[in-house]
Amino acid sequence: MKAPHSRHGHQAKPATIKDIARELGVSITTVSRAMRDFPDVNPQTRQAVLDMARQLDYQPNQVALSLVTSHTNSIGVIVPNLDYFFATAVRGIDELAIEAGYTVLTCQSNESYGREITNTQRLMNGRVDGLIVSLSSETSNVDHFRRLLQRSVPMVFFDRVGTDLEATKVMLDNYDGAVQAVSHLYEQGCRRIAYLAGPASLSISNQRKKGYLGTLEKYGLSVREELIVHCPFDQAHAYRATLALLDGPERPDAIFAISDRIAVGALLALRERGVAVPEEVALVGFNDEPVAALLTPALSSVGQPAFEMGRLAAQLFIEQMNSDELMPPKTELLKPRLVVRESSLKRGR
Amino acid sequence: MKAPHSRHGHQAKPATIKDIARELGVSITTVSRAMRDFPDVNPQTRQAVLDMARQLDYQPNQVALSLVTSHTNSIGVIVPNLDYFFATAVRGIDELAIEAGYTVLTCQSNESYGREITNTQRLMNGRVDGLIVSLSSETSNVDHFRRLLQRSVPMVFFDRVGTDLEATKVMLDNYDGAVQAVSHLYEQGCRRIAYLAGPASLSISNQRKKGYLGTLEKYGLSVREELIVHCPFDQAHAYRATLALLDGPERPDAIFAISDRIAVGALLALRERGVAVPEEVALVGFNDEPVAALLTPALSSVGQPAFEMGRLAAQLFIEQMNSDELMPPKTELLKPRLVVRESSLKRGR
DNA sequence: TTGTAAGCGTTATCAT
DNA sequence: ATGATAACGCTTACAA
Repeated sequence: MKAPHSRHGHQAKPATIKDIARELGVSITTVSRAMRDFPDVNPQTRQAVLDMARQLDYQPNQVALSLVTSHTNSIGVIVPNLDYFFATAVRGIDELAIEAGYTVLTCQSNESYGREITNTQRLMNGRVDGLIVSLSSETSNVDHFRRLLQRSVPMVFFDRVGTDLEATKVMLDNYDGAVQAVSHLYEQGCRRIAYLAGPASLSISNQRKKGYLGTLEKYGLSVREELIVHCPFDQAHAYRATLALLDGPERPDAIFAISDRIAVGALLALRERGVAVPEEVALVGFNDEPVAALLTPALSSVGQPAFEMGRLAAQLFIEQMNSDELMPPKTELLKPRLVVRESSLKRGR
Repeated sequence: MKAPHSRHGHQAKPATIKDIARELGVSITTVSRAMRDFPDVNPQTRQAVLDMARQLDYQPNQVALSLVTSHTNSIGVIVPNLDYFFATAVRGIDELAIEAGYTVLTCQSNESYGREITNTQRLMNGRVDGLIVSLSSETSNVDHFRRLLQRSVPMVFFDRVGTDLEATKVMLDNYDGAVQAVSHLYEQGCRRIAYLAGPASLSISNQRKKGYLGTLEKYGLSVREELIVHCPFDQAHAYRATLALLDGPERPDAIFAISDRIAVGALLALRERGVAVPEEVALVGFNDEPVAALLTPALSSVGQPAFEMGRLAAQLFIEQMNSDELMPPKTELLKPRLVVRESSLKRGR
């Protein structure tokens, strides 16, 4: 955590407008103006400046520029990790941001609250104009973001958003995603549907849980607490949780998993116990990652438009940047779409 | 590509040392010293400064600091994409860099030469202290990096490195990886081994090709040009290329794929044609991504230590930063390890 | 059309 | 123990 002490001592200094000015015997102002295509510079002067700039391999110093203008034309992105979903979302952010002239600087919090704070601070200490963020699974206190919001720093949260944060958000209709998954399982004849949830602190986990519970209720199925299992976002935990579920008193006939990775853990456990999928236990994941289609049986999964989500987040960010008045926070809800594959198809195969 | 014009006009200015100084009636120098725990400041003054800093929610302006010190304590990372391999490598870079006090700023070139250049410029203009880079598949001209190298900007290349670049590199022993894969296929009785290669411009593709050719020669197998297919790094192309291979005059009895994603494309084509894997055609991929173990049949794959590669790249970078003399470029070669699974096991199953 | 000077927030050098 | 001042590289009034 401590800053490096030694300096790298042999870096030839890059050319500055000062060098160009000295070389040409003009003032730095003239150089500055020529470089930026100001109308009132002598064409010959401009050309001379441009030539000299090329000759000296001049690159404008963005740091100095930022100090003057107090903005950087770059967006800080903080994501919990770079799995398929987030990598895709970041590509979406990238695409829009780059064409709008912004540079996207991505950091991973690595699902750590502490690292999320460090990233936030370092990014905001002058490097970026604002932040696009998806919360780490450890994060429950969002004061570090709230402070920035109070300063009107442009921010957009996506996917894993803070519920009690007055900010612009882009998220999936997680409730609906769960409804689609659980309704489908019900229609396939499943009556003891388990929910393999994520960490209880996460908004997405709870929203999906509500959708799960709502659907059970709709169909008059009783809620069995033993069938709702919270586990960390990794395959090994999901594997163990599923084994416990299978060995428990209340063996489910279907599992709705909060992510495909969790579903994979479950699938491995089901194979291990020799449980037929989907005949004995049907399985639905979430995210519709490419791996879903490659599993045997191919995994049904609730797809979410990760790329689109990133694009939209970037778009809202840029709108905030470009607006001269403070924009009221708004929440955009994207629609999930269940992709049915073999792992949940008991009928009509 | 043009810079945004409008400004975000309602951002309350963050406090500066000037504000603290004014508030306390001391000089900015004193504040600066107090903040940095200088020995010769009156403890009471220091305390007053610290208190005021907290009260004003003071955050040091990293931009101003950078302008003075001309370094930023940050590393720019440019990767072609954020697939499993690169995401893992970036985590490795992150881990080491963060504990050394650096911030890691990641950009994707999206396999585009132009975007790689833009990223390089923007990152360097933002004055990151140096770059850790893996080349885009489009990149054949590396002058943009050579210029930086000439200025002694600290740089480390990893995985996809420029062959004719005098720089520090971390790479896999790709030759050996191919040797392991092809030898294994030979030992399984395969004699018509195809190589599904990547873009011909990529060093890794060619190094693996050499390993492939070397192994054929070692076992006295003749080289059939029709069995060497270059295709872009995506599943769809691999799928089509494999179909062509299967329908061709020289149907292979094994396929060595340059990546797991390519192998997946091949596997899909093999399924499509009803070709038994591994009985009729054995298959080996590269990278040993998690998906490999989940396929049916499970995919044999040459594993590479992505995380370790990232860590090592960061370590070499930091060594460069900390050294006062110019360090001669060196190349670190990491060892691959073939993981044998069902897709290539014809015997002793 | 061009130049001078102030200022962005900080550190470093030299005084006091 | 504290302060004035220059400097980092650039932009932007304001002058000329």
